[in-house]
Amino acid sequence: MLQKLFKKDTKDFAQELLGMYLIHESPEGKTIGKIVETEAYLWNDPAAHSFRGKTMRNSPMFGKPGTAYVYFTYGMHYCFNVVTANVGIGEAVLIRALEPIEGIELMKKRRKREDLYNLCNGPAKLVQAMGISKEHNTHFLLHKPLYLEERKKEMFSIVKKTRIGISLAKNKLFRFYIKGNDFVSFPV
DNA sequence: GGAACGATTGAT
DNA sequence: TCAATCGTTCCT
Repeated sequence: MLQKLFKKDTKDFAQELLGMYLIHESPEGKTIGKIVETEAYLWNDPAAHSFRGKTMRNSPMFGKPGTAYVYFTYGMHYCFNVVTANVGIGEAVLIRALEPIEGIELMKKRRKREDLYNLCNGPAKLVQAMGISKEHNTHFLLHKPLYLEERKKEMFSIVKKTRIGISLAKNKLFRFYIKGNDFVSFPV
């Protein structure tokens, strides 16, 4: 069922991802986070890496839906995306925040921080807490060790806001998060 | 070959 | 509010 979701409209899929679980079974241990905040990046979107066409860096965005796009930025951070749409289109969903569910001690160790609310409340923070690295770039996200999982359906409202940290297409309401969740990066 | 700039974070 | 820090992209 997730297979089909990957090809859905990216803005819809970004919202479908809310409440899903991201699981990493690493050699250090298992960590699980519930996705609570996402952003959609579209093929005709000036803010998207794919906007000016395929390059060495953004090529995973043009690959199979459901693959991971992990990119390096600001000289020191990595961000994690789920590729969507069909092959050759160039769309993805940035995962911006997780609610820590399992492996919290390992997350604290990796983050070198104790505060539960500061472990996964940002795209580069959750990458660090989950032990995601550039090695996971192009990894298919239904396969171990890093994969998505749908669990029990829960009821929540979705807040739609403008995206964080971009300089173009600032007016688009392509950022989504679970209303009232305490683990969102910028709950505004 | 060179310059400008990030889908950020943490400290001041 | 600002520095850290470097790969990618784009211009010359």
